[in-house]
Amino acid sequence: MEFQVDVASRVPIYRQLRSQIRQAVARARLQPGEQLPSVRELSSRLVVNPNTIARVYTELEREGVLNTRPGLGVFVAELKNDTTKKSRQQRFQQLLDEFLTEAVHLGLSDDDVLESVAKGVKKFAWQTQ
Amino acid sequence: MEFQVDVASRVPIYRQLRSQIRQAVARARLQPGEQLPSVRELSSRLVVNPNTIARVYTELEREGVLNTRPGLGVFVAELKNDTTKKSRQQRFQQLLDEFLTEAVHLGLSDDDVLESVAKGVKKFAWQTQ
Amino acid sequence: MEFQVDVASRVPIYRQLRSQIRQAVARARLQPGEQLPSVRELSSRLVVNPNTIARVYTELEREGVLNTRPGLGVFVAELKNDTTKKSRQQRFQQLLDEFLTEAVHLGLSDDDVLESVAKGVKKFAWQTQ
Amino acid sequence: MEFQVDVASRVPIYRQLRSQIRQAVARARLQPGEQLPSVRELSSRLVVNPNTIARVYTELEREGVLNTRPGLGVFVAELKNDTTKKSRQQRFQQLLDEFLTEAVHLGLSDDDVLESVAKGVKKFAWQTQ
DNA sequence: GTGGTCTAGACCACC
DNA sequence: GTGGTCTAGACCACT
Repeated sequence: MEFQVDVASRVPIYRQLRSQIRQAVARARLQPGEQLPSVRELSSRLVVNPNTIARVYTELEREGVLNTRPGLGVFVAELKNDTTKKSRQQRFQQLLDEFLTEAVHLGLSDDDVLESVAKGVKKFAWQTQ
Repeated sequence: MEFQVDVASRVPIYRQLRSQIRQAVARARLQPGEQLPSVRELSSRLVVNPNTIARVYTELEREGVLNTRPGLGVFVAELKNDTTKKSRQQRFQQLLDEFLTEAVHLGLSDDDVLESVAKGVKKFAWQTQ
Repeated sequence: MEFQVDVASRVPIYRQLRSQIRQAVARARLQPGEQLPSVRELSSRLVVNPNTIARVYTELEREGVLNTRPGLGVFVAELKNDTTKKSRQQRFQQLLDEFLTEAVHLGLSDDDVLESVAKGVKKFAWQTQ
Repeated sequence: MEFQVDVASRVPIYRQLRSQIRQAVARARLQPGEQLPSVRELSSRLVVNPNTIARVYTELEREGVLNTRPGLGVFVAELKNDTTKKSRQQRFQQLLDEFLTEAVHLGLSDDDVLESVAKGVKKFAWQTQ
């Protein structure tokens, strides 16, 4: 996996990395069980403070995206959902509203959005239910 | 318009309010030309410092969502886009990727997403092009 | 970099500082990537409230002139233009009209203006296109 | 003379009008001795508070651009410069620096600027010295 | 009445 | 250490 940090961005480095990993998992570029680079390696590769990398891994573990096996390394977890269906639906509705709000402000049409979503959806790895 | 702030949230108050107003405009609940509550009124209604409200209005003005006329009040602006098409498309692609990433992590299926977007799209006020 | 504020001026402090930084960048006295003084340092050096300095940096970031990296500091950004060519031309025409209007009222001749512009232009760092 | 106020603009109405009149004089669309509309007439034509119009005329009189002849009306003054040459040069240098700074940030080239100035200069009414 | 600016000082997030 | 957010309260500019 290639990771990139944009130091010029307003988004904190740890957030950039966190979302890149989340997105790689969602796109199945990182498969469950796959090992991630060590804190030390990624830190030197990206020229980023090791504490920052450690923070990313810790947060993603808390979110259930990664598993740390002490002495072995950090691995992609199986996708799972421990929160209730209701709270997940609420969260999704909120994300959808924010997404559509920005689309309107960017001057897109509803057809643009529907088309882009239909196209984008194919590149992600949806759970078989 | 009803506005709400959750002081317990980790999201800064000014951002909560900003999104609410952006969303109200995108949904046409706030119409171009319509006046918003004064800084002082909203500040006392929400029990939030006037500076914080003023900041929200200032930022939204800079984003082209509101117009403020000192001495008169704050009003909803006409929608317009000064940024280049290319940078808007880039921004939209980024938003779409983040949106779909979270949808995967929330355990939704592609059909869920397509359906929800198709439904959600109808409640927003798309620019006629 | 030397910065100066005139508290007696009717021009708000944050605007004085903002123009000075914009001009330093345009004259290449501040180079892309170069670090600016910290909010606290500049605030104590100029005897101005830290919030006021922070505001200057925040606005210039939004204008694309600076990049701030929380925890690291504030840096000069690469020059870039996100706005459409049309809106930039309109803006320039407006600036030109205002500039020439004032020149007439100051009693200059057209030759004075052309000569001064030709001379002044050399001291600025124009983008190579 | 046609005057226009843009209520959506961030620029205060009295400043918009003031610069329009200054520009009209500089372009010789308003000639010395020519009468301006009365406060009352302009106020009702532009749907602007009479106090605001009165303020514009008062300021322009103080700047030497207009003359009020009580009972008769407001007239365009002869162009004159009471400030010292040195202070006028300083002021012009400052305007020029600001103008060129913005031109750089708008992404223009030095040739663009020189060409536009050469073209723009022809439309203004320079004093014969 | 409206919003805009500035100060003082607190607390948090990031690296 | 860095910047970001928020409060409290003062004073000014605009209509």
